[in-house]
Amino acid sequence: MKQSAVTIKDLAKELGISPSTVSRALKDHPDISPETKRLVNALAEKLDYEPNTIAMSLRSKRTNTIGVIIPEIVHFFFSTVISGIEEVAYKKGYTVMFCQSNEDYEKEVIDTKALLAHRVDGLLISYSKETTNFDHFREIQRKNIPLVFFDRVPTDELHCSTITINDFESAESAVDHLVIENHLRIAHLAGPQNLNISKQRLAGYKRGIEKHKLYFEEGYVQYCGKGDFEEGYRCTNELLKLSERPNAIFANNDVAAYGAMKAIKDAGLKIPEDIAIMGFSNWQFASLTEPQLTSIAQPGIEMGKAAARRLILELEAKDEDLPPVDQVLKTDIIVRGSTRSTQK
Amino acid sequence: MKQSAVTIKDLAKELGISPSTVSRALKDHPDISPETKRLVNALAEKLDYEPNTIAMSLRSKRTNTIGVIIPEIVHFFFSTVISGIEEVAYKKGYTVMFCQSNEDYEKEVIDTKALLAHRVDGLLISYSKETTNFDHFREIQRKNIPLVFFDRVPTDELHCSTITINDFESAESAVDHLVIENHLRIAHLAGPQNLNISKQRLAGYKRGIEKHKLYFEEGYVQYCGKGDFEEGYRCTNELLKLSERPNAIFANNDVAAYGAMKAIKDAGLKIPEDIAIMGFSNWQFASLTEPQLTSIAQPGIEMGKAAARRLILELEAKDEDLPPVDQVLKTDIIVRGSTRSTQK
DNA sequence: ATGAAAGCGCTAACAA
DNA sequence: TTGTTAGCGCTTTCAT
Repeated sequence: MKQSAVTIKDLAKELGISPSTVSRALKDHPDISPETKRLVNALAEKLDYEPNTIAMSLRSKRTNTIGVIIPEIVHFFFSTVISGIEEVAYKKGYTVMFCQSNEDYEKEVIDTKALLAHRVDGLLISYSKETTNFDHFREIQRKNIPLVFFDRVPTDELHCSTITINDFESAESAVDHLVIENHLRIAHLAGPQNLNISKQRLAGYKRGIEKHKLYFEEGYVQYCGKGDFEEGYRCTNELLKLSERPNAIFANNDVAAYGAMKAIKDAGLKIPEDIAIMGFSNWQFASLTEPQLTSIAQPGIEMGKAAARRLILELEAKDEDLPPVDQVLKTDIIVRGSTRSTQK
Repeated sequence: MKQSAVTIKDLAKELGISPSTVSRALKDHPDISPETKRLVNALAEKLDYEPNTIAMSLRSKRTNTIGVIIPEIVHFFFSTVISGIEEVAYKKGYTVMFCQSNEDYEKEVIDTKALLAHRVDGLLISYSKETTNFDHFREIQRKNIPLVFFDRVPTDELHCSTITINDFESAESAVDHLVIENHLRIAHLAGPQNLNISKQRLAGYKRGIEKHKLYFEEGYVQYCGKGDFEEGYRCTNELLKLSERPNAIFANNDVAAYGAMKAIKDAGLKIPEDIAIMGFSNWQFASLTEPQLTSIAQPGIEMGKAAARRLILELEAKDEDLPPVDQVLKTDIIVRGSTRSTQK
C-alpha cells in the first residue's frame, strides 16, 4: 500500500558503503570518487530510487511549496491569476497548494492555518470581500513567512509586497473613453469599499466625472454590496428609476456588469444605444456576440506571474530581508476586439 | 526567518515531563491523567505550539494532501471541477496540490512526478488531449497510490475509478432536442478521438441521426483537432461550403462552439434562425444576452466532489483494496434559462 | 575519500 | 500513569 520505499540506506547496503557516502554521491559532492558516484547513480537508477522530500523537508525546513488563497476559483480573473502562478512556480521548482475562501472570512482564516500547518514556504493571497480583520496575516508575518498580496491588497499596515493594477487610472480612462463616445451621463456600480481596489475605482470614476465636468447626482453611484449578479441587477434598476437616467454604466466588476445587462434588457432598453456598459470585466467570448461591450481587461496571467516571481525572490533572498515592493500592472481597454492601453 | 519553532520537546522540558507524555496528552490519549493533559494543553496554547506536520508525515507516511492534474485551469468547466474538489478535500481535512498540464503530455508527466515527489496521498487526474501513453499513470499504480480519473478517463486498461458524465446519451438527447425544434440537418464538430468523451459524443450524435433518419453526409462530421477556437471557426466554414448546408451544429466543446458562432456571424448568417448551435458548453452569462443558446451543462462541481469523495474513500479504506467504480453523472440540457434533465 | 553518529520533530512499542 | 528508546529518511559535522 505504500511508496516505492527504496531509500538511501537500501542503496548503501546493496553497495556495501555508508548512507552518507550515498547521499553525497547523489548530490555530486566533490569529495566522492567518480567511480563511487557512478556506482551509486547506476544503482539508484536501477532500483528507481526517489528521494523522500518529506525527510528532506524535515531537515531543511523547506518544502518547496507555495500556498495560494483566492476568493473563488470559478472566476475568469482568478483562474487566470492561478494559471500564472502555477506557471512560474513550476518553472522554479515549486508546487502550489491552493485554497479558496469562497469570500468567507472564517474559511480564509482556516485556510491560512491549514497552509501554515502544511509548512508552505510562502503565501500568495487575495483576500475575501468580508475580510476586515488582518490578524491571520499578522500571524504569518510573525512566523517570518514571506507573504505577497495581489489584486486585493491591504493598505500599508501590513508590511508586504503587493501586486495590483492601476485601478484609479483605469477607471478614469474608462470615463474618458465613454466621454469620447459621447456618453455624458455616466453612473457607477461601486464595489465593497473595504477593498482598496473598489475604493480606487470609485475614486477614479469621480475624478473622471469632475475632469470632464459631467452631470452627476448622488444616485449615480450605487453601492452593490458584494457585487454579485443580483446586486448588479438591483442597483441598475435603481439607476433606471432616476429622472436623469444615465446613458452609460461603469461597473466595478464583471458579475455586477452582467446583472446590469440583464436589468437593462429587462427594461426593454438597448445596449449600448440607450445605455452603454463598461467595466472591469473580461467578457471572454461574449464580446464576439455582443461587440458593443468594452472592457478594462485585467492582466491576470501577468499578475499571477509577478506575484509568484516576487514571492520566490523573497523566499530565496534568505535573510537579506528585502524591503516590500508595490508593483502596479497596466490594464488594457478592449474595444470591439481592438486594444488600447490605458497607459498615458 | 523560520517557523515558530516550539516543539513537543520544548513543552516537555518546560513541564519537566517526557516528550512522549506530551505527545500523548496532546492527542488526548486515555492513559494520561486529566491533570497532565490540562497542564500540557495550557502550555501548548500559551506558547502557541503547532504540530509539525512534516515530522508527522515522515512517520505516518501520509501527508493529508491530494494531487490534482487538469489540462487547464482557465476553463469554466475545469475551474468548476477544482472548486468541487477543494470543497470536499477541505471538509475531509485534506489540502490540494494542483498542477495544470496545459494540454501538454510532457508537462503532465513531469507534474505527475512532482506530485509523487511531494508524497501526495492520492491523485485526481483529467489527462491532456495529447496523452496517448499511460506509463506515467501505471507508475502511480505500481506505487499503490490511489488514482481517480474524471471527465477524461482511460478505457479499462488502467484499473482505476472514474467519474464521467453520460456523454453518449447527452449527445443523443441533444439531437433529439434539435429535431423537436425542427432542425433536421444537423452537423457535428467532433473533438479529439483519443479522448473517450469525444468518441462517445460522436457516437451519440450518430445514434441520434440514425434514430431520426436525418439527412447525413460525410462532411457533416468535422474533426476539430484539439477543438480550439480557430479549429471551430475553420471547421464551421467547411460546413458552410456544403451544398446541403446544415441548419444546426452540435459542438463537442465550448471553445469550438464559440469559433462556430463567429464563423456563422462572419458569413452574415443568423443564430439560431439560419443555424442553431448546441453543444457541451456552459455559456455562463452569454445566455443572458444570447438567449437562443442551448447547452448541455456539465455538472462540474458535482464531478469534482464525486472524484474527491471517491479518492478519499479509497485513501481511507486502507488495505481493503476497494474495486474500482465507474460513476456516471447526469447532464442537464439548458434552454433559455430553463432546465431539462437528459435523464430518460 | 569514506564512515560513524547525531538530529530534524514526532510517535509507538516496550518497560517501569 | 509515565518514561525510555528507537526510528521514519535524510544530511552534515567530525573523525578516520
